[in-house]
Amino acid sequence: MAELLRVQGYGATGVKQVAAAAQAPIGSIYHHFPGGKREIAAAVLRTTGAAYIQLVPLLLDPYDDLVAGVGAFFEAAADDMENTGWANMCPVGTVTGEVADSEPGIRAVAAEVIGSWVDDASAYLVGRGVADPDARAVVFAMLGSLEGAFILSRGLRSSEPLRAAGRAMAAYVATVPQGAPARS
Amino acid sequence: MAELLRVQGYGATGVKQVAAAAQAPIGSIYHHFPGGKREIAAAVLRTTGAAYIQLVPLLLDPYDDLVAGVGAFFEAAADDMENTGWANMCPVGTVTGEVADSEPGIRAVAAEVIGSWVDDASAYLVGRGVADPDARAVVFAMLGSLEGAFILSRGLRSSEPLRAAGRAMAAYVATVPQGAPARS
DNA sequence: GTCTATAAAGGGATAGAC
DNA sequence: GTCTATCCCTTTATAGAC
Repeated sequence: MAELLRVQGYGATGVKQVAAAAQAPIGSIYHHFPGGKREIAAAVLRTTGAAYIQLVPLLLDPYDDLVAGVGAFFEAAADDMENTGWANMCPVGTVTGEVADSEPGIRAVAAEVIGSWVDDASAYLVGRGVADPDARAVVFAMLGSLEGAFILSRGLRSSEPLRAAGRAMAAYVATVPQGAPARS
Repeated sequence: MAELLRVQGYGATGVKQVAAAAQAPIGSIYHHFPGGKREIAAAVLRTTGAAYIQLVPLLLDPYDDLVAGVGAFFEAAADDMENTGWANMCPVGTVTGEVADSEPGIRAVAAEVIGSWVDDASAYLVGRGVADPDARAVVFAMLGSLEGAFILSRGLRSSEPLRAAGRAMAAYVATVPQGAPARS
C-alpha cells in the first residue's frame, strides 16, 4: 500500500486495489489488518517515517559544510522528482494534508511520525554544531519548505519551486549560528 | 463547495454534500455544472486563487520593512490557524497534493492558479525593490514554505512549524538584495 | 430551470467454506 | 491462515416529470 498511498493519496486508494497489488485476496488483508484501510495506512506511515529519517544523516554527512549539504539535499530531491516524472516523494505529507480534518486516528499517527522526525533531525543538527533551540526551528522550517515545495513542484510539473526552496533554506541556515561539530 | 473543499479536501467531499450545503437539489447542481464534481472543483480553485492573491498587498503594504512584513505575514497565518482550531487555510495547496497524480484536469487548473500567484506576487515584490530574478525565487520559497507549514501545523495541531517558517523566511528575505521601492 | 427518483458502479467490510 | 462470494452502503451521474 505504501507505493499506492504515495502516488494516489489516501482517499483514492482502495483496499481492493491494495489486495490486487499485493497479489493477495481481500480476506487475507483483513485477517492481518482487522482495522481495515485505516490500520494499513497507519502502518505505512510508521514504516515510511522510520525509513525516511535515515536519509538525513545519509545525505548530509558527506558535506562538511552544513549549508552546502542543505542545498545539495534539495537539489537531490529536485533531480529525483524530474527523473521519476514528478512522482510524489513523501506519502506522510500528502496523507497528512488529506486526512488532518477527517481521520483523527491517522492524523495522530502522522503527528507522531512528524514529531519523531523533528526530534531525530534536531539531534542530528545539534551534533553538527547548531544550538539546541535553533536546531528545532531549522528542522521545522526545512521540513515545511520541503513538503510545500513537493506539492508546488508536483502541481506545476517543474523543479523550480524545489530549487528555489533549496536556495532559500541554504541562505537561512547560513544565518544560524553554528558552533564546532560535536564529532569531527 | 469552497468551504467543504478547504476543510475536507477533494476526495472526501461529495456532490450530494455540496448540494445539501447549497440548499439546492442535485439536479440543479448538474444543470449548472455539467462537468460534475471536477468542474465545480476547478471553479472553486480559480475563485479562491483570485481572492487569495489580493491578500499579498493587503498584508504587506502596511510594513515599510519587507522583512518585518514577511514575519508578520506568517505570524498572522499562525494566529488564524490557532483561532480556527487548526482549520485548513488554503484549499489550493491541499487539493493540488491530493489530485496531482490522479486528476490531470484539476491539476492543470491548480498549476494555472499557482502560476498566476507567482506572477502577481513577483510583480509586487519587484515594485518593493526586489530584483526580478530574485523576486520569483522568493515567491516560490515563501509559497512553498507556507503551504508546507500549513500541513505540518494541521497535522501536529501546533503553530510551531508556521512560526518557525516565518522566522526562516524573514531571515532569508533579509539576505536578498533590495533596491529602492518603485513607489514610495 | 427545478427537483425527485433511480440507475450504474465502486467502496469498505464480512461470512464462512476450505 | 487462505480465499471466494457477497452484503450493504455511498458515490457520481442521469432521466424525465414538472
